[in-house]
Amino acid sequence: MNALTPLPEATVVPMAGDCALLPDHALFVGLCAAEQERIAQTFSIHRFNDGAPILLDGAPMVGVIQSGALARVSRSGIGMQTVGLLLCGDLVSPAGPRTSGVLAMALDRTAIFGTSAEHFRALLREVPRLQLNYLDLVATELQATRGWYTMLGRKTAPERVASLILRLSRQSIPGSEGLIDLLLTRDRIGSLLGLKMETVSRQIRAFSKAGVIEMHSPTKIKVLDKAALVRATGDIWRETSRL
Amino acid sequence: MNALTPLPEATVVPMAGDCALLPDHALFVGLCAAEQERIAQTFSIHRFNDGAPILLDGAPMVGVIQSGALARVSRSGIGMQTVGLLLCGDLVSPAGPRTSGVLAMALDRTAIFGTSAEHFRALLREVPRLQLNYLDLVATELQATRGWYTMLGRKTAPERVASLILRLSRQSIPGSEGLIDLLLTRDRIGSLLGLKMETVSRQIRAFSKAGVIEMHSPTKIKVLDKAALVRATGDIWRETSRL
DNA sequence: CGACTTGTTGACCTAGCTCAACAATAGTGG
DNA sequence: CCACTATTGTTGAGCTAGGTCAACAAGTCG
Repeated sequence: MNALTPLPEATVVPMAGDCALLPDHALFVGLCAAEQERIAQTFSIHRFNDGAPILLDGAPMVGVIQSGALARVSRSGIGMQTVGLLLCGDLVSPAGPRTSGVLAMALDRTAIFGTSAEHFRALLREVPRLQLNYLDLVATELQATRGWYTMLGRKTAPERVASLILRLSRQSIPGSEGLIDLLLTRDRIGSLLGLKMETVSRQIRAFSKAGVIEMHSPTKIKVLDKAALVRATGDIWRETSRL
Repeated sequence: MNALTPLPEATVVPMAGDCALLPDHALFVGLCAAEQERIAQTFSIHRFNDGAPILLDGAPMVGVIQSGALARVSRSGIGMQTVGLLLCGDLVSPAGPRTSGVLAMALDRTAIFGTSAEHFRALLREVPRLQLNYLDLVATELQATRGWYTMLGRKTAPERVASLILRLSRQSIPGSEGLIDLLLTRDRIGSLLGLKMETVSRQIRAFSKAGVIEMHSPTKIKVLDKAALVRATGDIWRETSRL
């Protein structure tokens, strides 16, 4: 699931103590006890601080986000572009053979249940069922990514911002009722959505003035009128009839 | 590889008669004779006419394009959007579990070496090596798609059109030296690139006037100055320094 | 030949970028 | 604690790429 993918409702059970070896995630469905055991031996929870690159001894990793959030950033020259956002329950994958400078970075204190890409490859060979699950996830992600970016290329600024807020609203700050953390500066939101910082700021303020959201601090907001936000994404009436 | 993916140099050997069972494609590398045999039993060449949906008895198919080209179109309501382009050597995959109204359509007389998605699934279970290859391809495609759309969201109209022409220039009409077929109407190119028909027309004409391309008919063009086109894609100096 | 699809061109308008000033916030060292 | 600086966010005033509307040309197919 890439940036803002609207589909996947996160379904992570927080490692229920002694009863389950693995979190409840699509990656692990349908595995027998022995297979689960094998995976549990290799996988473990890794924690990253805000801003830390998601690497295990300098190598990429594969896993499932348990808490926190990641940004996929791409370095080209001096500049840095945010090209994707991964939230709780999303699969972290090393983005294919050609990593091409794209790197995952923690946006918060983040816990990932996973292992190194290398070990994961070995696991895939050993556990065919895991391979099928992984393939499904990657294929689904491909589909979602395609869909998302196809829309993104055609969305207006307010539509993009609404989509992002909606995606983030799945993940509210624990405790504080409905309050969500944007996690990113205006500049990085812009980089993610293909907009300029100023435009992002204007759109967020516009939603605030319209009473759709409430701003507590620049990065902490609360959604007041979810229906309005959904409408603002423009996902429904995109019937611009093209041949 | 999705729409316009710039990377993948097609490497398809045209089923060299009796010596090779399978075409030379990344999907089939590293397979033993028995495995190749097994796959060759299931896979076969299917031909589609211009405009035909890529289906086998109404079901989606998986395969490798041998000649011709496909468009990925998405029906929403009445309208039809072109959301991707697959050329010779590209993998045709059923786009994940949720096909969500996206369908492949032949743009030309097109030959695909493949089988139904269902049979392919069975094959994957039988031939682990095929599964690994397929996983690699899907992961690579995911990566390429992500990269492509990330850029697309930020590219200007001339940059988008230049990218498309460059992608298509890999596939020149056999015989006619360097002449390429756009395969799509202006409207559909617009739909693919997120531009309006008029804008596409203007950009193509601009390239023509600048002497970068030569127009023989609206859909048949020849690239005169490839370097200029490459420059026009803006891929190189995209150092807009963002944090 | 006439009807229909596809492409071209011009005139205009608007969303979002650019530039620029300024406000709010968070550190930091005295 | 306060000044001092750096980062991040806000707001306004133009400017421009590309969308919109509209007329027309060029193929194309019966």
